[in-house]
Amino acid sequence: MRAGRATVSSSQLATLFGFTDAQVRKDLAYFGHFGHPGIGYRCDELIAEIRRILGTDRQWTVTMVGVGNMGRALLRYKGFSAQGFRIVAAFDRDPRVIGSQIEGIPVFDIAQLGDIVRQQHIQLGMITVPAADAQQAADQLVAAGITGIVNFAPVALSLPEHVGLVGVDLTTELEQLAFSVANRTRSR
Amino acid sequence: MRAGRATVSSSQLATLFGFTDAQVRKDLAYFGHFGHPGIGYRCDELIAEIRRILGTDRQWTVTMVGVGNMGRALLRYKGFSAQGFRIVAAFDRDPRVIGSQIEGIPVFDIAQLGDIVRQQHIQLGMITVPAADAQQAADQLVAAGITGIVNFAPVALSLPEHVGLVGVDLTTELEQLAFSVANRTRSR
DNA sequence: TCGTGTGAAGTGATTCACAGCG
DNA sequence: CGCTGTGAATCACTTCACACGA
Repeated sequence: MRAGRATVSSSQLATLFGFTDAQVRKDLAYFGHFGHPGIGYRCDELIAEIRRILGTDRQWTVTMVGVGNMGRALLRYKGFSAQGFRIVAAFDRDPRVIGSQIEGIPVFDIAQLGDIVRQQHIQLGMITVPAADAQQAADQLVAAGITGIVNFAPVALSLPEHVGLVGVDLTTELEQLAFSVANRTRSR
Repeated sequence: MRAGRATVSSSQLATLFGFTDAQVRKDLAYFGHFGHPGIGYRCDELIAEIRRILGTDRQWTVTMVGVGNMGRALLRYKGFSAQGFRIVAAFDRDPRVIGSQIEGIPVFDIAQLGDIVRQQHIQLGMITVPAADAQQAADQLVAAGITGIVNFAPVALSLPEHVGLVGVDLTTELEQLAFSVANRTRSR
């Protein structure tokens, strides 16, 4: 299974990711017929299709609400832009950071959130404010017309149905690990 | 459903978390019979049982490998200790941070990882090194006898079966969101 | 021949519905 | 009565196995 090959079969992908070959074929076939019988999947085609499916073939404009420790760490993380996520603005309520730039990303007063999100056509928001402020931040993003939110605050947000939501709770991740260790079951 | 109440029923929990009442009962009954017919679940009992199930009734000793932006942000996050996760040591290869303390947590040379993990009986590890170094860091943790790893590096680690693994890939979270927005399906 | 895509069969999870207890 | 715990029924997902195309 050397690098640089032109095609890959469902069973090779299955071995690589720990699924079954039938599972790989079913999942891919669900999104369209881009396998080649007798050949497998052409790698360049497959990558392009997966990027299309995930939506990472387009550019997404993103904002960060909250530039505390976590927010700043994420702004400095270079991995987002590689997948087409462009962070164009950040917000905070602390006057000491408002007006500054972090990694070239301007930090605005959270009071201007609605205006700037609309002006810059920002589509996705990441919330890294304290738990107590997270719902309010989410409401402001939704009111400004955002279509999806990644929430890093350790609290469950309630959002209208039409807004996408992914939650990342770091304490929960550790709890999952403690659970899987304490009960010796694998989650992977 | 006011705060301070003594008991809670499966249907109340179901409404709160978006499950069905039967689901809540099946899941809880799986771990033991601590519901009271006609009454519901006593809140203090339920909390104690869940903490026992998750393993958060004990103290876990944790280490952080990598104190770049992400590692430092996580070390400064106060939420871990509340759930019984005590970060007792951090490691890096950069001489400029070795010997310093972050939030009272000493940063050691990664070469000392094995010795210190064994000395301090560290149980869980969090990896925030660059993707290229993550597998090596994981191998060192495993060799030192760690029982579980939270991996923040954007790479799939291969570990022996007996070591617990939870992965948090921030780019993947954004991709999930982009997918759920692009396809208008909710994941929650 | 090799390997996809897909109905059919099998397996696991969710929901229903109710006996039994406080 | 109210509500749990749990078999039975239902539903969804996974695996099997094979027709067909390259």
